[in-house]
Amino acid sequence: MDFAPPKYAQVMRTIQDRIESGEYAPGDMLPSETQLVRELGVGRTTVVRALQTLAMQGWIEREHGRGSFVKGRPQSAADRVRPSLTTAEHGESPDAVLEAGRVPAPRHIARLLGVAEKTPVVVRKRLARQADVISAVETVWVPLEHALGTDLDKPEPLRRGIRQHLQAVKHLRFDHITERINARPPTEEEAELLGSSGPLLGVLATVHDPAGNALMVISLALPGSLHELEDVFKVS
Amino acid sequence: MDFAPPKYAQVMRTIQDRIESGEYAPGDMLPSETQLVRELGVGRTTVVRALQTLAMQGWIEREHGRGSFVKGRPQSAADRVRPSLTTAEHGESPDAVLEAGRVPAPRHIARLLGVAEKTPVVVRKRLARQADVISAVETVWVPLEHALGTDLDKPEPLRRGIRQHLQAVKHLRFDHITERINARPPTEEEAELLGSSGPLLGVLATVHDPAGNALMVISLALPGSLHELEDVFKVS
DNA sequence: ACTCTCAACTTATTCGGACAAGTGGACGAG
DNA sequence: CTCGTCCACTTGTCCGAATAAGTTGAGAGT
Repeated sequence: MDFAPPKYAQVMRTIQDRIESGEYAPGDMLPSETQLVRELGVGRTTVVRALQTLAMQGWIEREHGRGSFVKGRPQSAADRVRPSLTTAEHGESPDAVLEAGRVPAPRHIARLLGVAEKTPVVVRKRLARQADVISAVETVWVPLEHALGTDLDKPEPLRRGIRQHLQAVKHLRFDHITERINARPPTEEEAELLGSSGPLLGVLATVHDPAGNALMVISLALPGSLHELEDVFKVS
Repeated sequence: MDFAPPKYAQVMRTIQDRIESGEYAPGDMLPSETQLVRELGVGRTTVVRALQTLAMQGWIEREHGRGSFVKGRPQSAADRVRPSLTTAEHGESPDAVLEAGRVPAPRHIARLLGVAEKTPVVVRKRLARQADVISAVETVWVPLEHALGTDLDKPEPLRRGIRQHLQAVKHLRFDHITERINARPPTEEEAELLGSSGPLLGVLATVHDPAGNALMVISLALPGSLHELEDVFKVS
């Protein structure tokens, strides 16, 4: 029952490990395909496949007639902090949950969920803390069809987090998230909860399943003085 | 002198075109590899390479033993509006430039540029407009070593934009941008220029060349009431 | 009706061979 | 010294063959 990865994947792993260990430094030229064939004992097509995939992923750069050159561990969008995903995945502490139950969907939430305004939906509101300082107000809205049978409308904390809970109870899978960010003043309620009336980073995110349906909307109020979102992107 | 793309790229193009035209709809099963070999008159390895690449790019999903299935045009991080890159690429209108010259680098800018505080740098400040409404204050900071010989420190508008100007005059290439976003109140100057004192989306971006050096820092003041940044990301 | 087997179909991987095309350096001729 | 040619090296593309492995449906047997 031994699982051996495909050879091309092993070649990729070998090269990635050498890049990360510093054996191959950014700017260095890799051994040629012919050398790798001999060293690793595989066919040339296998080596080429590994190298092409590494190039597509951004680890290396291949130049026709010259060789393959190390770029380094690629910058990845996945490296960016995604506040809405963090909210969905974070386990809840015993005193975090402020509100859990059914409410009529406000217009902007209904639109994102693809339901009619005032349709009953489940809402779950909680406070996030960092070092005992209240750092954010997080609100999650879930259509009834997805919330029925779960504990989302109950005030008991979900220790494993909302995403895991939905996966375990209803086999719901997250595929992609559409996130919108703006700057706004806090509502009166938010200012009271946060103990501050300075500008907020407002995050409104829609979580979609693989078929594109909206599973939930996550709304975050992040005090501008406590939060900064960082992103790195390539320019072609 | 006719340029024919490689066959695997032509196969990719054919399939992408059929997906975008709706001939292959999301969820549909593609013709099998063997059928594509016959239809397109190429070798199986060529078809496989095209399909594998489309799968890696997110256009299709391949299931062992079952077939290849259409997902659709992939959501791409490149689809997200990048305000700092837009600033660098946008041509300047005749009355946009507010300030152009040399100043000592403030501490937070010096740090991002990797120079000592108060080192002379070139600053270029301008107003962005949408439908004749002032929509943003944009400030660009460039180390002298990169600005010398350019027109960045002159008030005449750069019609082709800053990025193209630096590429043409100094052969500087953009590789990646680190972008930080927060929410803050405007400075007095910003409030006056923008005609509003509501919360701002503050964007601070560092543009890097392929070797990782900082080419410039772009600072944007975007009124929260006029701007919303949207992003779509995959969740695994 | 249900279950199991097999055949036809599908993708996954690997290999080797061949030709095309680009790079860089060495060597020889002018 | 300069320039052109050639050679050794490099990656780029394409093909066919083979084996492995997964899926599905039809047919036969219980």
